[in-house]
Amino acid sequence: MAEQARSTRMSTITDVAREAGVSVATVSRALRGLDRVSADTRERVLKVAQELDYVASPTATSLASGRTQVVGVVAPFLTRWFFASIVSAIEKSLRARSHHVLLFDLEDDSYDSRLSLSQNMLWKRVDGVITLNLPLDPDEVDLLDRLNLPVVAIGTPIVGRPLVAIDDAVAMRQATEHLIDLGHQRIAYVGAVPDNVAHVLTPQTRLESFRATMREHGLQDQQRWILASDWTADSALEHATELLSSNDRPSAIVAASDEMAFGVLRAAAVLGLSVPDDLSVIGIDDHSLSAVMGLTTVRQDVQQQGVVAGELLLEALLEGRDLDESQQVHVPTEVVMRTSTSAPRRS
Amino acid sequence: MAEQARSTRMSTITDVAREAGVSVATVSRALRGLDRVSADTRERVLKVAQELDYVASPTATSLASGRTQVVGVVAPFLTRWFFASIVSAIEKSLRARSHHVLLFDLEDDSYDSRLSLSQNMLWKRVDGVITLNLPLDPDEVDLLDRLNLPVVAIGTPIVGRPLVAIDDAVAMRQATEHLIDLGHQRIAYVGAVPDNVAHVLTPQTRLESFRATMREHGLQDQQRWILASDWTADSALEHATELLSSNDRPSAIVAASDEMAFGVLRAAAVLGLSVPDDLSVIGIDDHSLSAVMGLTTVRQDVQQQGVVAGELLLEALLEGRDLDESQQVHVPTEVVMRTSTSAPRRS
DNA sequence: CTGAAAGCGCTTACAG
DNA sequence: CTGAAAGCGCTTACAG
Repeated sequence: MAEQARSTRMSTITDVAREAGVSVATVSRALRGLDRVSADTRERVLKVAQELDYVASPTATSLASGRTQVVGVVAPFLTRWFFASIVSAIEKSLRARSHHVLLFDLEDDSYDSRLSLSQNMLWKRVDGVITLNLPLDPDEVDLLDRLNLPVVAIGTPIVGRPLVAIDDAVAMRQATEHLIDLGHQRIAYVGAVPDNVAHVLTPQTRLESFRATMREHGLQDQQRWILASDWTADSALEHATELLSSNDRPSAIVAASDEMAFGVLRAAAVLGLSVPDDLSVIGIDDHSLSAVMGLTTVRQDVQQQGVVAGELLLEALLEGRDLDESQQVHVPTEVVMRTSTSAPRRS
Repeated sequence: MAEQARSTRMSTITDVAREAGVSVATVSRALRGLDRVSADTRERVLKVAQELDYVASPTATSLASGRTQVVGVVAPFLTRWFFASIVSAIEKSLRARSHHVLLFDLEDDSYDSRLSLSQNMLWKRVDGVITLNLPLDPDEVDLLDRLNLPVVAIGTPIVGRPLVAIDDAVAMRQATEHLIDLGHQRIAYVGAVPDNVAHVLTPQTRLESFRATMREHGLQDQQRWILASDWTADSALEHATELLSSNDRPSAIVAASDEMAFGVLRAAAVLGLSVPDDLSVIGIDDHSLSAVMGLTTVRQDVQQQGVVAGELLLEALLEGRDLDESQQVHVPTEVVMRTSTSAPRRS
């Protein structure tokens, strides 16, 4: 019997009920471990369910219960280290609690733009959503409100929602002070973004923190040493090459991300500058390639951020806990010194 | 009325039917663009649906129609370049055809192992699945058969299923011959994996192709120059450092992946060897950081692989086309020469 | 061209 | 502790 069910089609709750000699309601209760079922009955139902290879249809369960056990994870793009790492952490942490990840990569084919969150992406399809460094426009916030979905933001804040992130100002202060403590005074910066992405907070916050830290230490940041970059290694390479080719070079560069730091490292290598003798370089992230590159950096624990965000959302989903802006989790960062920084050469 | 519906709850097909003065069956047909609906009726229904902000409940649609519009994408891990890139490509290509990606990252917390595909991950939850470089054990293939799901494999083949991949043997031949054509004879290799992962084909195929190519050109591959690596940059760095520290050095190294090539590049830099003067290095992939690193490599078009796999699956889902082992799509590869390779120094 | 009704496979009060 | 029945919100023959 079990064999036959197995070979023809997957069985339904009705099959289990018939085979166990009880009603479908009882099967439902027994399988979900609800209270009012006798030990005897439960055992029999479980045994039959196993024999029949029964797994409840998630789609039927969703329709009846109103919950999908699916969480939407929305990213502005996926191919950068931070995003892939955090999606991985979220997926594992949710699956450990029987939830699944429906993935949305909003990166558009047309350069420099992204798709909008839309109702038919989310409506009745997910129980909640986690956003990754995603500044939402008012319409999107509105949509989330109307859909009445629990949301947890990672990285970039969303009004009225919990946030899990590192403290960008602190991280940049750590990077900058690492250089200053080493004795550097001539420090350049890579990672100033164009005005049209001013709505993304992280770049702004890091740059401001760099400037504030320099000021506090009585150092001047020269505008000409604040390099633009779209936060890719390529653009950092380009701009750093220009800066480092000039006669008046900084003794150190802080890059607002490790990927940009890779570009700086490469610029130095191509120009024949020795790191850290001629130039110290520090980044922020602890990218998976940073150890290999010997890059000193400010490490952020991406995995932890994913796990914390997942737990917050699950608390809302499973225990009905309210989510609001008051819940701000800042994950600590720390300097990891490798071989790309040292005291400046006496000149 | 529309306003009220909007502010209180999302509307259902019944709301639209009532408001438009037709039956739910007619709404269903009109909205899905089916034949037998008068232009008048259709127009009215569409208008009302829009006013009410109606979006069909995917979960109800799934239960009634038997299709979820969701595709499972299963990866052994996510945080490496290839996987993140291809997931991104798949997500976009599927979403363009109204399908969504349910993501499974099988990487386990316990090092070196992965989770099994299980019935409750897939059963009634997805219409089909795409596997990424995932060697399946017999039980998993069996499960896929019982579930009767269309499957497309990327990278690593699965018995009885279509495959989208590059030709590993050709790619490695291209890499090796690039070096040979440049005049190299003393060529080392990084990327031999331990025996316990012998079921993953790519590493085996690439190594065999390296050896065959060397042989064909009358060159000997010394066993001592075949370096082990778990395919991370770290382990390549470690083994390359050892090799390059010896007196008897190769003039070139081919790495079976760009990430490993990064480790080799770093080893050379740390040891003060100049690339390409003292050592030529070539990889396979064209990783997003390869251009910045100046790495010569054999490019594979990951995006295209994702798109092709998505289309194959959609043909099966939407047009009922059968999928089987006979469908093998090999995406072409090509050498991209940058600054990490050159003719060997005359010695 | 349109509607009434059954059905998809569950969950959830409500009785008992 | 257990069952009968309604309901979740759609789709799909079947009539007309």
